[in-house]
Amino acid sequence: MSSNRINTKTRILEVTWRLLESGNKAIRMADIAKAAGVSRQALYLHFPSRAELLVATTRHIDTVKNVDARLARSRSASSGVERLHAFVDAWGGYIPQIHGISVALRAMRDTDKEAAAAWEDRMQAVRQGCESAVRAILEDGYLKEGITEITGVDLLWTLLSVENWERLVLECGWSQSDYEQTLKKIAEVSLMSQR
Amino acid sequence: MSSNRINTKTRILEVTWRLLESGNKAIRMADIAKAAGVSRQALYLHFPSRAELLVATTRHIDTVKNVDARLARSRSASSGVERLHAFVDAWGGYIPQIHGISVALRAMRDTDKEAAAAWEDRMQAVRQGCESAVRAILEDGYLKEGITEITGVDLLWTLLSVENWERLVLECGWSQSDYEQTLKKIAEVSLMSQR
DNA sequence: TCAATACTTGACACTGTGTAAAGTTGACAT
DNA sequence: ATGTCAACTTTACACAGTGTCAAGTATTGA
Repeated sequence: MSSNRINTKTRILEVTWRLLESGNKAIRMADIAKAAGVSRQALYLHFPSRAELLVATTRHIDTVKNVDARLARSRSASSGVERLHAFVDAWGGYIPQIHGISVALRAMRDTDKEAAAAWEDRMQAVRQGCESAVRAILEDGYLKEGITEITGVDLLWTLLSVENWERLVLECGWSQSDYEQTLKKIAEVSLMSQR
Repeated sequence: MSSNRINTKTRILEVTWRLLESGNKAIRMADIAKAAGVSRQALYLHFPSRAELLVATTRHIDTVKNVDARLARSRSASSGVERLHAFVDAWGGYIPQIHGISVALRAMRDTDKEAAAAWEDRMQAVRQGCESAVRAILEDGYLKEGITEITGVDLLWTLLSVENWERLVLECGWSQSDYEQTLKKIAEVSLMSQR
């Protein structure tokens, strides 16, 4: 029956997710297999390589957590500031959930094209959100002098990087709400002219 | 003669530096050996492991480029803003020079304790510089309300991360001076109360 | 001429990824 | 009941890269 196969595949994805989120960096194929209760070789029956398993896990998380809906919601805000805030909330709040897989994916970037492309794709989606927020600010006429639409997007995109979240929350010990609040403020004072 | 040994050792360090700075991520021990004109095994006569070779390379670059002097200079500035600007110039201007080795070191962090410690050490030095700048601003009475000395340091330290430099300069294509100017401004509006 | 230094050469252990081939098990169709 | 197919398991092995080991060589200086 094919539902068996589907179950195993999903189980592998869930287990991969769990292991990556556990904080242990060096997760091997053998670890995933063991945790999923299958042989190491069985992983290769479902996923052609470690990189593609990670990419599939990313997609799986996105489906379960419904990123698209999260990010789309921020686009419904009317004013520029609101849109900015909504986007920081949406993306900033999503980072903790995908942090484990993001570490693994970034670590493979150098050696694997698939992984690099998957991460790039992801980052471009975030950039889109940044673009939409900056454009809204521009249309409101509040974009700071000396900042173009593009440099504004570059800046916001950089501020909202996973790496910055890691620094502040994991390394400096900030709470998630401190992170979100402060980033909103910095984004504001960096991008918007103060009335 | 021991100068032969020193020459070879230095040559290995220089070559490692050069290769890492070349942009190619996956530099192997064999590549370094070949480029230095020695056997792969000879590397292990001078450095116990790949990680320690990288760490030694970092120290070598620091000596040649004289980081300490660079960073120390920023401490001589009198006012808080000047100190902030001087530090952004000093560290921000140093990043491009150590970018290659920083990539290699960060990539080894997950698997190697030595590499992790070396990078950590490096980052703590940068943090010291941030601390000194933030404290000067605080003493001038210009630290923004809602920002403590510690959160200010966390923030500046995060803004000045190598990762943010990579994003803006390498990925977004900013010039080095755009980077420095913009970061100074963002640091200012984020940390200092506007008169 | 002896010994030490700074190497080279070649072989090999180890880890982790990925491939290959043959065997096992259970469900379902005839 | 029998056969067949899908979803596995088991075993073995190729390959890359790091790191170890032992034996050999070439230069130098006492």
